[in-house]
Amino acid sequence: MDDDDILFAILVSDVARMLRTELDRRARGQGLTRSQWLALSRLARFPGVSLSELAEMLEMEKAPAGRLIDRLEEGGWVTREPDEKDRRIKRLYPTGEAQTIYKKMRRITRETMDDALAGLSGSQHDQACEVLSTVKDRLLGMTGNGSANGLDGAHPNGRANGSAASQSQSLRIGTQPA
Amino acid sequence: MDDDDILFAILVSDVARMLRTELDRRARGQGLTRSQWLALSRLARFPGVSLSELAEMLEMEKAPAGRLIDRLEEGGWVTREPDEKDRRIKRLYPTGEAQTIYKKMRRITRETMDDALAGLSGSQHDQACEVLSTVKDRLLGMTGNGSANGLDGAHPNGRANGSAASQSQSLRIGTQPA
DNA sequence: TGGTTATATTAACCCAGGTTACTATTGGAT
DNA sequence: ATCCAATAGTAACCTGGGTTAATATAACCA
Repeated sequence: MDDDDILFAILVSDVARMLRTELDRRARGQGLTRSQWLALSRLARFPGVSLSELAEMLEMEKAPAGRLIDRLEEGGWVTREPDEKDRRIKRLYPTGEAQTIYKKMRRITRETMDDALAGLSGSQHDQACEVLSTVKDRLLGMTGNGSANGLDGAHPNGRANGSAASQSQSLRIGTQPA
Repeated sequence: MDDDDILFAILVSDVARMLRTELDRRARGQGLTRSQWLALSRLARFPGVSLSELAEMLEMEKAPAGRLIDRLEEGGWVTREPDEKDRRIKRLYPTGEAQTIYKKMRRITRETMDDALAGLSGSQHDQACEVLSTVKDRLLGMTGNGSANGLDGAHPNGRANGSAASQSQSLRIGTQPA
């Protein structure tokens, strides 16, 4: 039977959900969820980005990113400031508290992942990351082109437009600003 | 640096989200989302289960499962019928249309996964599934213990709730009822 | 029997995502 | 200079999750 692919989908989905839930559970009381922390970690390294730029970094749509910023702003971790040149743009800056909460969340995340990934060998871990990266790039190629319809003929060969580009941009969080 | 664990988390989360989005995108028009289809696939094989039982099969909380059923009921794919003995329980049955839409969704899912996982060798695929299973079981052990109940008496022996038990119950979707 | 406890379901709130549509603004083309 | 297209952001709707609380019913025990 060829159900293995579906099994893969379910496993990825389950692990992602459980990881998120566990992470949010442990971080409860800190005032930040995992997604908020991820957004903040980008702002910590790229202060002054626009909402659209942030959304692209997070590889999500602008509207959800905007709501994420709404909540971060309510919590006092982010400020929106208008751009002088282009009055459409509002630039995002992390506040002072952002730095400290950011480090705390980072510690919680690392502890949680240490627990969750205990029992995995180094090579298992690396191979899994490699596989996930490969799949992610393929998915980037699929959704990225798509839009309304299949036409556009953009991807003559196999690996379409996704590929390695996305990685260097979005996966490299975690390394402190300085 | 030890950020690899965090990278793993981000990768899993990204892949899961993109997979869900792409799957829902392809299934649009069919009237069923991926989650709804997963729930329906359980009901197809276990007609008459209660909401609590379904939630446990799906490894999610009862309240979200109830809302899932709400939407399936609105769509005419599921009926709630009261239990004769225990008036607290409402038993869930798939309707006639459920069977056909179920097969269609299954085909879409398989095609999508074939596309997403193209480029993976068989061993890569298998190893990734194994790693994900390991992580999932660890997460089950973390979240599962704390909460309301481990009881239900389903697993008399030692291997607790994590481990292989969860797999045979929840991962084995896809194989047709008969 | 009556009272307490446990379970099944639902409701009401939260956050995370997506899609579509709308406004304001910019910038380019004519 | 003007008009039109593209962009930035937001709002309003959807599904999918979780948590907490409330309600109805069972079950158990004194």
